[in-house]
Amino acid sequence: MGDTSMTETANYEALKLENQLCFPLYACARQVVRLYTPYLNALGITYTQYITLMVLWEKGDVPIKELTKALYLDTGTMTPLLRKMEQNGLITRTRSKEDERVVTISLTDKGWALRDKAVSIPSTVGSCIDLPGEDAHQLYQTLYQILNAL
Amino acid sequence: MGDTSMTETANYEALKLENQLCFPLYACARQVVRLYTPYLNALGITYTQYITLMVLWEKGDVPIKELTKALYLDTGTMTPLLRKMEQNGLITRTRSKEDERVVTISLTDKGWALRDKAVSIPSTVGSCIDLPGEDAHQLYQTLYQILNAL
DNA sequence: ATTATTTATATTGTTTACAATATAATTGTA
DNA sequence: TACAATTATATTGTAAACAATATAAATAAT
Repeated sequence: MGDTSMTETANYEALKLENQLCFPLYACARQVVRLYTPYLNALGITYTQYITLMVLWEKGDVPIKELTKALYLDTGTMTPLLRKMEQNGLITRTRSKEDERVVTISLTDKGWALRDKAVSIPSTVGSCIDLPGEDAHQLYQTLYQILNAL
Repeated sequence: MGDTSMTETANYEALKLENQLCFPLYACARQVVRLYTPYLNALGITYTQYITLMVLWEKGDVPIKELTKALYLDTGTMTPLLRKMEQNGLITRTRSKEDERVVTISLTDKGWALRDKAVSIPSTVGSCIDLPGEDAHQLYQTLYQILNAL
């Protein structure tokens, strides 16, 4: 009998940590983000500030709403994050004339200057993750497939 | 010339959000964890409490050290988490007689009882993630490959 | 035009997450 | 035996992350 006997014991296999997909996803994401920390600390920024800067470096002036969509974050996270970045002189906030609800985020000179210091980080950290290019590509595709479906 | 002219403009392609592997990993992990929230709220627990319970349901009495290793969390996260779970009557803490430094976590009856209510959660949430089994398996393998290498 | 609804941002409250440090027990070593 | 180094847990401080709610501007509906 063993596993096939369900009369007295429920099958709790599904509750084992090793049978979860969510757990390695959660744990791996945290560990990988942690790899960035020393390099980002050297620039005086956090990981969340880093990805916010990525959007701004690429797109220039961006309304908060667009930042929250690009980063999958809500205003409860973005507002204090942007306040901090403003205090640190990386960004400015400008309320839109056409629509007074909209606040547009712009980079200061200091914020733009960080770009040159950050440009080497992706390859530096990437080389710490020993993953064949083929697997990395597959991982990228699968993650976005999940993200887009949710 | 275009992209090949590097005399005046640095190549910032590496800093685009869409060229990161860490970002979809980070975003996807958060979104997937968020899928669990309503089901876990119904049991009065959080995601981190849920994965802690998974270890306890499977292994029984577990020293805090083993929990931190299994979950890739440090004591700064575990201590308040376990305090909360103790307050909620899910676990007890027992200081070891052989080694007074060690605190072993055990499930209360209430903690054990949650198991039956949680057993359907993995399949319920899993079915919300529309991912072919082959891709899921590949994703699982790759995530653990990264985790083990770090 | 007034009221209702939607939209963009902000606030509040709770729970992670983690670096850095502290404490106390155990083990190793001179 | 002392004393240093290690180990297990706890504490402190900071920054996310997010649900729920609030506010105020813009748009839609009556």
